[in-house]
Parts: sequence; structure tokens; C-alpha cells
Amino acid sequence: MDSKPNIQDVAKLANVSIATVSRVINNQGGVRKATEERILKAIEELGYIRNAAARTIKRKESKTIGVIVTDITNPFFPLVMAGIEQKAREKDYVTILSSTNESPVVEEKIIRNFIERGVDGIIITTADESGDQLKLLQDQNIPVVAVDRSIKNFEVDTVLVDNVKGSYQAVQQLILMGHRKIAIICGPQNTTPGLERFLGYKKALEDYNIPFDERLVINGDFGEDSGYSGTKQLKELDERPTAIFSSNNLMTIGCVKALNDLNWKLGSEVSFIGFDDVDIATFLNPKLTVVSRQMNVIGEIALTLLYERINFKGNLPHRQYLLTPELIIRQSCRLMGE
Amino acid sequence: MDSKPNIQDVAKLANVSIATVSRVINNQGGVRKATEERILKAIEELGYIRNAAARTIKRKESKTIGVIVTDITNPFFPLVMAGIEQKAREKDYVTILSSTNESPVVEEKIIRNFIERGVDGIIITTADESGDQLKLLQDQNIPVVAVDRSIKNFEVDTVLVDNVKGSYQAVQQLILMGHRKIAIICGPQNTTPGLERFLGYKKALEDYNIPFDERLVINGDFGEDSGYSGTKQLKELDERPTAIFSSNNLMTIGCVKALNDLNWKLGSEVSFIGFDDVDIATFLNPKLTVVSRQMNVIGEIALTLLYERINFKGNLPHRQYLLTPELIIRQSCRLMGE
DNA sequence: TTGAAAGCGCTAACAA
DNA sequence: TTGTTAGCGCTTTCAA
Repeated sequence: MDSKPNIQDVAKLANVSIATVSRVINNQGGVRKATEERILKAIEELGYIRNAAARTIKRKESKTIGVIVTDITNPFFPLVMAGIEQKAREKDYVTILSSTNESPVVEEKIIRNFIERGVDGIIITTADESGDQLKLLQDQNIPVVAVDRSIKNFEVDTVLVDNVKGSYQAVQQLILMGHRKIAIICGPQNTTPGLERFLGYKKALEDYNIPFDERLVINGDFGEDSGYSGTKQLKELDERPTAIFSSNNLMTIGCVKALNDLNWKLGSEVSFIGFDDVDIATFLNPKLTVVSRQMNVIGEIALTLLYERINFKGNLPHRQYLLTPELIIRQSCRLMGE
Repeated sequence: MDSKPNIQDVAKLANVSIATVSRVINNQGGVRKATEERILKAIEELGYIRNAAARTIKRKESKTIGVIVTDITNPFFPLVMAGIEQKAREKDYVTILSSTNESPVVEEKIIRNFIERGVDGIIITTADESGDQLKLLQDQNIPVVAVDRSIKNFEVDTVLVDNVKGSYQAVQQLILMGHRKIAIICGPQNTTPGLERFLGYKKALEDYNIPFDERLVINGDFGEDSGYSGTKQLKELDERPTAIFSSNNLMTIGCVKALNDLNWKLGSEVSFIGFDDVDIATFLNPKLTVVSRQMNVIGEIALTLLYERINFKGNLPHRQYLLTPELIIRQSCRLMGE
């Protein structure tokens, strides 16, 4: 075949008008059986596939959802993405995925690009929670669902996890087991998860009247390296913590690596809980206790919300889903005094 | 703003023709400085963003690359994807990602959809190595780069890993350490990686005159569960293997889990090497020896090949990249007789 | 049940 | 340096 056949070519071959062909490829009915068959045959013969760009231009919808994540190599996102994709496919949407590497500049570029492409909606874990870059989308009336991180300056549908509760539960567990010197490896405090997980930690300490100790707070950046160096820092303290709470999966990995390298015995010498389950959790000895959440469900909900907003543009209220994470108790915490 | 402004609106506001606006947004030059500024101001004011669909239709290119993988939750793919995305962004392309879950039916749907959307090229890890579904792409003159799995019935550029050599090295290492009863957990034999890794295993045995034993060959499907059950099966053998070679990352995880559950001591009782590095490799005790490859490089090469083919449509020869994997020796193999 | 024709937003050839 | 205009491939109204 030389170049792509178009609706004209099909019409010519089937000896009908392009309008009739259009009716057939869109299943609009009102076409005589025989005619339809002739058209279908022509389509088959030519290998005709309709051009989405032309259709988008007329219909003013692209059946495309843009997804923006901060770091595609963080296992959290592919899992969320799988949930999004599955629901999207069910509803006949296709997803475009881009990763910002936490850069607001890249994020804005991606957003512009998505707008150019006429996405019908966007699911975003933003690198800039102010949300100023979303103004563009608002101007163009493109619905947005924020996942994992909330947006300050705009009201959008959100799917969040109750981070405060999650980390509260974790720290509470540690406290109930007798720990008082509990360290936390924080994520960036300008992100929802980073901040909230820290707040949950503080709240638990307060509720149980445990004095807050600055030295036990490590500022990480959600990357593996910061988990590693943070743990090293804790080991060097005069008064070492007896337990560590890590604010995310990658830092958990860094932390466990450091524990290993420093010969700081997980479980016996230092108890541990991490936010988000990780592959390695059940391989370690002892197995890691973690705060877990269902990533694919997050993705599914996000897509569902977005779908509703795209297709019932009326006056839906803004919805905030708050999923409750679950503490999965394994073996990385020891009762103090044991 | 009510609805999206178009090039007309900009032209009107700036008091020029749409042609001049087009020149400016495409940086074609030949526009008086003052005029350009007026147009830029109008664009700014209206929040105009150009419509990619309309442009695609005229230009007959979408600046979009379709990427098809078999399982987005397999950590291998996000890593490859990161390499693809980075290079794509450099060259001003955007990627669309879809996952087939190993289903040829889904794969064909995705391909059709990508064609509809006018992708300029496709990078694919196919679920159907016959490649028959790629006929569609060939008909439409859309370049394809196959990654990780080759295509039988069409000549396309490929980026593969020398699986035979990789698994040969692994098995050879085991042999040199004195093992003779070496089991393999295979991937599907109708996939390139599945088959080739098995062939490397056989070749190593042959070269060292070790008799091939059917019972030590487990048929897995590259999924975690099959690694788990395969390992169980091996444990139940009258003559247990002294070493296991696992053909991919997910099966490695399943295998290690099983080892743990069965209390079959990794390292001491059974040596182990896996194809592809995994997160857990360095956490386990002993640390896992693995065959490793640079995923992001695979992605980068794939995109580069595709880019060349899209943009120099002349008569490029078909290229086959074969990356050599590396054996990373850690501690999961014991010298026999120690 | 079918067809003619307008027009979506843009690019590019041609004219001025 | 700028403008006019013909389409790109499609959907959709209106008429037949």
C-alpha cells in the first residue's frame, strides 16, 4: 500500500458518499445492510483506519487522558498507572504518560504539550503543589484529578491517602511496643505526603506524651540515597533511636541498605516501619512492617472521577477521596525490654 | 476564558492574518519584529495554545511515539521507558504508553489505536513474535523498533540483549564452581528471551559435558507465581539440584520466596543466579548473583533507532543492536565441596 | 436511506 | 513582509 487510505478512498471503492462511510465507521445506523457490507468490504480491502486527528478536530474531544507523574521509576506509579489504564481501556480512552522528575518546569511543558494534543482530562501527581501551572488547564476547561498530592490554589478532584493516619498508626504501633526514641526520615515538606506523614508522626508523639526531639527528624527527599544517608546520620547520634519510621518506599530501601552496611541490626537493635510496601519487605529477615495502600485502586478511582467530570460536565461537586492505608504488621518491630 | 482560542482569534486581536500568526508560532521568520511582538502579546493575552490535531492533519506527522510493553508493572519496563522518554523529550517527541498484559488481541487493538492517532513510530515488546499484527504498521509505512523480543515475519530494527550469552555466563559460572545438577526456571519458549536463555543454559551444559536432565527444567511464564511453584517442584525432586538459574526478575522473586518458605537455604544448600537484577538482590543474605543489563540504555537506543528511521526515511539498513549483559557476582553461589 | 456541502484549526503555496 | 486561499480527513446538518 502506498500511503494511508482515507474516507474518500473507501467511499469511492464502495460507491457511496463519504457521509455514508462515516455513518458506518461510527455505528450510527440508518444505513442499508447491503450498503454497509459493501463499505465494510472496502474498508477491509484498503486497510483503512480512521484518522483520530481529523476526528478530534471536529468532535473537540480526543478520547485521550494525560497522566503526569513525578518519577516513573518509582514502583508506586506503574502500579497506579496499571489501575488507570485498565479503567481507561474499559471506557475507550487512551492514556499518555509523562514523567516530570519532580521539575515544575518540565511539568509545565508537559501540560502545554498535553493541551496541544487536546487531552480530554489530566491525572496528575504534581511537582508543584501551588497548582499555578494548572491555571492553563482551568482556562481551557480541561478537568484535572490530583493524585497523591493535593493542589493548593485550585479546587480539583483529588484521590489522596490519609497520610496522617497512616504514619500515626505506624508510630503509635512503635510507641505501644515501648519505643520512645523514634526517628523519622521525612520526605520534602512542601509535598502533601512529605508533610502529612511528618504530621502524623508528631501527632502520635503528642498523644502519647513523648517529647519531640529535633535530632530524630531527618530531612529526606523521597529518594533512595537520602534514606541511606539519613540512616547513617541517625547511627552517629549520641542517643540513637530505637526505632525508625521511613516516609516512603525508596527511602525505606536506602535505609535498609544502610542498616545492613552499618551492621545496625534490623529488628533487634532498631525497629522499623516504612510507608508503602516494597518488594523487599517480605524478603528481609525480619520482614518489614509497613503502611500499605492499594495503588491500583488509587488509579482506578482517579480515572473514574476524571471520566465523570469529562462526561457529565454539569455541576459535579469537587470530590476528595481519602483512602485509608493499612498497617501490615510483620516482624521488624520488637517489644522494648524484650 | 470561555472556550479555547484559535489562530483566528489571535490574528484578529493582533490585527494580522492567520498566516502571519502561523509563521510566528512556528518560528519560520520573515515577520517584522513589531508584528511578531504584537502577535506574541495577543497569544499571551488569550492564552492561546496551538492545536496539535489540526497540525497533525496538515503535516502528516504527530511527533508522537507509541510504546507497547507487555506488563507495565514489571520493573524492567519503567526503566526502559525512562530511557525512551528522556531521548524522546530531547527530540521533541511525546510518548504514548500502553500495556498488553501479554495478550496479542489487546496488542492488536493498541496498534490500531496508535495508528488512528497517527503515531510517527512504534517501539514494541511484542506479545506475539510472529509479528503478523505488525503488517498493519508496515502497510501504513510506520516504522517499528522491536525491543527485548524479536519479530519473525518482518524485518524491523531491534534492540535485543544477548540472552544466550547472558545465561551461558551464568550457568558457566555455576559449573566452574563445581555444580553439575543445575536447574533452570524457563520463561515461555515462544518468546525470544524465554527461548534464548534456555539455549544458553543448554549450550553451557554441552560445552562442559554435563548431561542434560529434563527434570531440572521448569516451565515458567515469567510471572512471580511460576517462579514460586517451579522452585517447589524442584525441592520435591529425588535428586535435588544444587543450583538454580532463573530466567527473569519476577520469577527470581518467586523463587526466592519459595526458598524461604521451604527453608531451602539460599547459598549454602542451593546456589542461585537470576537473569536481570532485582531490587531485592542486595538485601538478601547472601546477596544474589545476577545477569544484569542497562535498561535505560536499551530505551535510549530504541528511541534513537526509531528517530533515525522516522526522519531519514531513505534506505537505512535494518539494524540489530545486541547488548551484552553482565554477570554481577555476589554471594548466592557456593563452591561445591566447600 | 443516502448525498452534498460546510467547516473544525491549521499549514503552506502563491500572490501582492 | 504580509495576506488569501486551498485543502488535510473527518463529522454533521440539511436536503433529497
